[in-house]
This record gives sequence, C-alpha cells and structure tokens, in this order.
Amino acid sequence: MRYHRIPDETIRRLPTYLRGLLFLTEQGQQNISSRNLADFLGVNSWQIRKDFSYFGGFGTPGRGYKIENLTKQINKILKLDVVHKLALIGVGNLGSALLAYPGFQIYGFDIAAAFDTDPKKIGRKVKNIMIEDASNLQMLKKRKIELAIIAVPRDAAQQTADAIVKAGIKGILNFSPCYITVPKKVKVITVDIAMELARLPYYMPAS
Amino acid sequence: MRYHRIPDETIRRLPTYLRGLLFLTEQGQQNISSRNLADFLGVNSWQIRKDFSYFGGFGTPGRGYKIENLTKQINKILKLDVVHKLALIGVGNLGSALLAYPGFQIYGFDIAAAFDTDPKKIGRKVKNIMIEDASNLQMLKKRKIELAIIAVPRDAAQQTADAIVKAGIKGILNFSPCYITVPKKVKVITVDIAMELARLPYYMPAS
DNA sequence: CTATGTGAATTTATTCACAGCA
DNA sequence: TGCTGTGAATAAATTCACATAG
Repeated sequence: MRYHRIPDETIRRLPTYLRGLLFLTEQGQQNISSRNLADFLGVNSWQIRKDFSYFGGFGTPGRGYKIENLTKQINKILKLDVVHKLALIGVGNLGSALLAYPGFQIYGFDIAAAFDTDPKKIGRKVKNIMIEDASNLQMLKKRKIELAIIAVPRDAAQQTADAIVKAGIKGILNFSPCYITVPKKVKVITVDIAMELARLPYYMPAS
Repeated sequence: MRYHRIPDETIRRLPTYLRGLLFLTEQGQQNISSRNLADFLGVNSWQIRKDFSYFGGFGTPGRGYKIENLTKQINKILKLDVVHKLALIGVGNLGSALLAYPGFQIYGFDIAAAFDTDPKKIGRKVKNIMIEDASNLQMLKKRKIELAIIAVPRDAAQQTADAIVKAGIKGILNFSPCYITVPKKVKVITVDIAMELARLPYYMPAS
C-alpha cells in the first residue's frame, strides 16, 4: 500500500458498509466476501475492495473479511469508536422525530441535549430529554458537546449556526434548506429533504 | 453547444440552484450573475456556468441571468413544471414530520395520500390527510400517484417497495436505512439520516 | 481454487482561461 | 468593461485485470 489521499467518496461510502456489517452481525454472520457484501448493499465488489485498500486492506485473500474486525476498523476510521454526544437545536416536527429516531444509536450517537426558542416547549421533556432555552446554547462548551443537529426554520439557521460554533461545536448536520457559513475548521453536512425529492422526477420516464 | 451527456452531479446541483433562486425571488430580486449566485449558495461560479452550459446556457453576457427565466428553465429540466402527487408510506415519527414539512411545496410536490399498517392510525386525519390502510396500496395506480416516500421501519422497507412498484410508482424517496431492490426503470433515492451523521466525526480535528 | 489488493486504463467531473457578446 | 459560455487542461473517481496470498 502506497500513500493515497482518501477520496471523499470513499468516506461517504464507509457508513454504508458499516450499516450492512452491523445488520449482518445482527443476523449472526461472521465472515463475508466483498462480492456478497456488495450484492447485499447494491454496490460493486471492486469498489469495496478499492475503498478498503486505501487503508491497507482488511481481508484475507481466498477467505474474505471477518465482519467483527472489519466493523471495528471502519468504526475507527470514522472515529465512531467512542460515544459522541449530540445537541439538537429546534424541536419542531422534524426535530421531535429526530429525538425519537432509533437509528443514531448504532453509530454511537447520543442526543444529550435539545434546545428550542418556544417558551411553551422549554422545560417539557421529550424522550427523556429536557428541552432547554436556545438562548443558553453557550453551555454546550461546558458539557463537552461537539456535534449538533440544526432543525430550525430556514431563517433562523445562520444565527443558530453562529451561536453553536461560538459554543465550540465542531460538526453540524443541517436540516435547514439553506447554505450556512461557518469557519473552515467546522464541518457542515446539509440534508435538504425536499431537494432530494426534487431530483426524482428528472429520472422518471415521460408518461 | 455540442451534445453532452448531462452529468449526474449537475442534476444533483440543479435543485440547489433552484432553491437559491426561489429565495431570491422571495426577496424581490430579478437578476443575478453566476458569481453572486455562487457566493450565495456556497459554490463556484464556473461550476454554475458549466452546469447551465450543458443545456445551452440561460444568461446574457455582461448582464447575468434573469431569475424568473432561469427558474422556469430549471423547473422544466427537472420536470418540476407540473404538480407531482406524492404518497407517504409509514406515518410514524418521521412520517408525521414529513406530512407537516413545508418544504415540499416550493418544488410543486403535494402529499396526496398517506398509508400505515397500524389500525390505531388508519382513519385518523393528519394535516388534512386521511391515513389509509397500507394493504390498499394498489389503489395508487388508480389515483395516478407515481412518486412515493418510504418512511417505514427497516424490515418493512423492501415489501413496501415491492407493493408500491406493483402499484405503478416510478420514483421513491427512501428514508429506511437499507438498500431496496426495484426494477431498473424505477428510480430510488435513499436518505439515511444516521449515515449522514456518521461521517461527521471523521472530519473533526482530533481533540 | 477462491477472493483480496492494487497498479493501470478508463471514465467522469472540476477547474481554468479566454474568446466573444452586450 | 462585465459576465457568459465553452473548449482544453487538470483532477478525481471508477472500473478493469491480474498477480498474489491463503
């Protein structure tokens, strides 16, 4: 293995592989070939092998991969081998759904705090989380929370981002349908639900 | 302009441009240069011009783009120039949030039906939509609904997909965290919320 | 005989640089 | 002069093909 910059696309795919491996572990499976994993995930086997090769390769020729080991390696690469505390900002419809979302746990995420500006919501408990006043976002620093989910209305997104960045947040999953400006060292991933939908009709056959 | 296959990445970006243009229209703006639009969206100006050039270009040298015209052109390319009826399958936490989500409207989407398997939910109305029995999915064909959102638990995703494809669905936005198999002519876009989050720690500086 | 890992070839996408129009 | 549109250059990602290890 020679030095390679890791392609962004490889990093984007690693969680997919992880998702599949966790499922296979659930099923009690212990080993898998790149071919079988690929078929299961709907990707190509050479893509999987190439992706792993950037890290030196995790398998055994002729045998395939040990699922437990592979899982551990990918978790380590993605820094998912520790629990990450999350703050959720905005407990509206989407925010509430995210609070209840069971899928974060398998990657080691723990929603440790929730914030809103609505006085009617502040103080209420949702899924064991007390909703706090969004004007107290600065306390995230004290509580060592470095990841946040923004689920506020579009027009509040930028000011929310500014506040949490000031509070030491290093990574943001942004569900607001807008571009937000942050310092270079802060990573933002935006998921715009309607936008994903918006490119679906393009691929539909004319009817 | 010579013939070019349209890059998938260009199609992926068009909704972003559209989102920005709709916002600018809201603000009362009528014209914009690729430079200004790019800054606003957090992309490069040459990327925007290149993307538009695949369709022949929509601007005027020295002047920029007329927002109204540009919006219309992109809507047409993405086939968003007609209202698309949507079916939502699965009215759990996430599904309910999607029913209430205001963002679909600007792209011309209309959630026209909602389905669930839970007898306690069937018959209830949420946001003016009557929740129907998921065993009646075949009626989507009669109602000319061709797009669906899957928001069911993972283990029900594939059978849901099978049912709606049989009912004539041509495009699926899948929120279930798994790969689903469909005929080639059906387009699936999967949004796995936890997976997006899962690649965030990778980009965080070691602390 | 099976399945990995990886250079090399190919394809795809981004970026540049500038001719040419308003 | 300002800004578009686009070939050409560069960069990045995917796919291939096969040597090699178990």
